[in-house]
Amino acid sequence: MSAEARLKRMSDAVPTRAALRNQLVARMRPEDWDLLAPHHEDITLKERQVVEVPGKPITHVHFIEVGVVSVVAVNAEDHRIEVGVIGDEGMTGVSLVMGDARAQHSSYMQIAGNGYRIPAAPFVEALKRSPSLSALMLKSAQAFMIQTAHTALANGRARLDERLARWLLMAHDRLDSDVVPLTHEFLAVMLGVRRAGVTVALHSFEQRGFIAMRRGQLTLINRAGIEKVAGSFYGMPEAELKRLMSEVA
Amino acid sequence: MSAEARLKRMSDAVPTRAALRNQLVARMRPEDWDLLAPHHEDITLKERQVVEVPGKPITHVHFIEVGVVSVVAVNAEDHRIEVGVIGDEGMTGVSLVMGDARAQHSSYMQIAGNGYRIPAAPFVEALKRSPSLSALMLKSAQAFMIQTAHTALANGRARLDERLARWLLMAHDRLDSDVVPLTHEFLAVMLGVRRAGVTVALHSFEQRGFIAMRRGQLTLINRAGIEKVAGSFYGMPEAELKRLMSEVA
DNA sequence: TTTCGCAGGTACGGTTCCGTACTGAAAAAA
DNA sequence: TTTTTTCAGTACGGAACCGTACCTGCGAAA
Repeated sequence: MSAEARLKRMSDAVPTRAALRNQLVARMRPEDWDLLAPHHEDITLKERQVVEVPGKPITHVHFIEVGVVSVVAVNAEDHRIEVGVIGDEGMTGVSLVMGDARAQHSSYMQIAGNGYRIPAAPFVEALKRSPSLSALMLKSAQAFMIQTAHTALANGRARLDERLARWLLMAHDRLDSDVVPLTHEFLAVMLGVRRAGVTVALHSFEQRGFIAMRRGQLTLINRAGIEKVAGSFYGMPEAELKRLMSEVA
Repeated sequence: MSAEARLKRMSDAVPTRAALRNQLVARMRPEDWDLLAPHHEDITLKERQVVEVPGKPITHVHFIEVGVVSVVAVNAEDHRIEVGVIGDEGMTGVSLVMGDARAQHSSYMQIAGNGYRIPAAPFVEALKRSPSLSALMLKSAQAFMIQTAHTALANGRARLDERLARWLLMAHDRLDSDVVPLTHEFLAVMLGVRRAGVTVALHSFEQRGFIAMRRGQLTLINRAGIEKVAGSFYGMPEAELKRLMSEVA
């Protein structure tokens, strides 16, 4: 979809469901979208923009069109690690679907983009009114749970380069270009490793012709190469998401 | 609760809800339990007994009274790691609550115990019929998600001894004694580390007087000591579970 | 009582990754 | 343009943990 077409969409007061890129909304029944659309608000999501703060009430759910949200678990001693990413396949505020009004994790835009948001109250109200909407949201939540489980698996058993490859692939899936506008520092924070470790791993990717690097951004050149590095640490959650979403139709 | 009292419960055809140790059932509205009780079946759960197989349909949900279920994520290359444990605070088959009929992970009894199970069909039917039951099950699922997220955090950032301490505490929470009947080998499998690494770490715990070891089992002697080792890697999911369950009442 | 399998204690070289830190270069601010 | 900040490249000793392996001894089976 062209940038012009997306811009046009954004300016509509109530966008046509079918014109939206977000896969959750695209899979929604028209009547379910009608419950949400009146409350929707288009938003630009800047990098590092905070979406949810742990322990605080969730004010809105965000449907992402372009961009990547990092969901980061934090504990009492401020140890933190990314437990999942969200892009055009999902939404933020999964806790609301589970009947929890508070955010568990720290969520923020890792890669800038855009989307739309719905205030928590009408979203919860719509869930109550529509079983089919609930069912869809639950499947989305299930997909995110699976992603988190595989993050735990990768964190426990994969090497730095494998985890980095996995992350790049998940980000690439959620972007409309091959450019990942991130510093090594932020990649390191998400993976919970040293910045220098990321630099070395990326260097190896570059030497093998998988990526090109510039200050503050990297470009995927050979996705298949990255996939080979990630091995089986990438793919399962993505396949499961596909399965779950196809069950809805 | 005495062993005699538990034995009596087990022999009832339809147990009194209030007499059950499982916290989910205990928090259930009487009328919700009435939906499930006719289908319930008391079961003894032997160690290593398989409860769910990844990719296969979920046949029953299991409410645990005593014992510990290991939920283990597996990927295509057979890398595996435990992503959560379930005991008397929860149930197996969370995927069913999310509208997914298939098990994602490998689940089996890590520490033998007992409980009761409900076939998938009547369980799903009861969920459909009772919003209050759904709400409770969703909160339980949310609690498990939180646990998985913190497992991801621990896997990524904690040392072996910290993760081991965390695991022992989580198991202890779910047992009615201080004895953890497990070999180092199984602890190693769950944590995704070497057996020898577990042995060394446990040895250090023993020397500090935190545990006593025998062949195939260990006994917690100084829980506070173990808690100190685990630090902030233990506690958040447990506190959140408490909060979520208190919201139901 | 003897046998034998499995749990666990221990060791060692090797790999991965950390903590720390210094430097040059690119981009942003002045 | 000049200054300042941020990002990336690199290095080095060290800690954590791995893969592998060997051996002892407990405890269950014969």
